[in-house]
Amino acid sequence: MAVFDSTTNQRTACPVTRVQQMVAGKWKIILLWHLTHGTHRFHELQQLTGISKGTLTRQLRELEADGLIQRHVFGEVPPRVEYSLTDAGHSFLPILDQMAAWSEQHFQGE
Amino acid sequence: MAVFDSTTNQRTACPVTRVQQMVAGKWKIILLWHLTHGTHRFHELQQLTGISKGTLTRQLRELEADGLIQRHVFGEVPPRVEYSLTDAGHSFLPILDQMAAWSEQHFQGE
DNA sequence: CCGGATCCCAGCAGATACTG
DNA sequence: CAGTATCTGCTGGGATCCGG
Repeated sequence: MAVFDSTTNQRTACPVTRVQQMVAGKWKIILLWHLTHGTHRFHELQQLTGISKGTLTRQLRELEADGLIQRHVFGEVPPRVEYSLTDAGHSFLPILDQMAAWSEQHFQGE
Repeated sequence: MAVFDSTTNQRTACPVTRVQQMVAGKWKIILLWHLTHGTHRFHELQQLTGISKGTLTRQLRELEADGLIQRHVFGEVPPRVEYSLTDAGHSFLPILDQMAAWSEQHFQGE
């Protein structure tokens, strides 16, 4: 893959690719979107999206690993875990906005 | 925008989802990126990206179906097919730019 | 030789049951 | 409540063949 970057190359498609991969999960973007409205608990996100627990956990962990969201664990019973955007996550929002705007224009009339 | 549909797990959280789906393919974004530099032939895109033929065909067809690129077939031998961005495709570029910019910031220091 | 169709397999998402 | 473990099915990318 990596577009040949031998000697001559234009800066390759790469930076964008990273983002693509970060956001590649089926639910990543929706989760980010929901978190723009503020902190959410695990169960809330599950309700909002309808994702199964296993998948939700996986997606959240990946977003966390990519540094887009934070996971606050309140180490008590009953368990309570809240998810929120990191600074990096917030800095990503304009992209979501732009995507939303583009989408509405592109799909207007459907 | 209907946020969720309680009965089924169908959520249409936002227009962003549409974009996510449009761009979900592993190579979609890279292909768009390459096409920003101008029209390209099938084989050129293959060289640039290293994608296998089958996959390349599929991704290009999907982009075409989504109205982002155009496919010009020169019905002769040897075969010649050129791909270029549509207007919609061009209107999508700012998003790519923003993603690239964000990416470089986010990953700086690696 | 160029572009595409077909088949095959990895990887990811969904469902369910279990744990602290 | 918020996970983890596991099994299964499907999507979709890669390698291989096909038509001109």
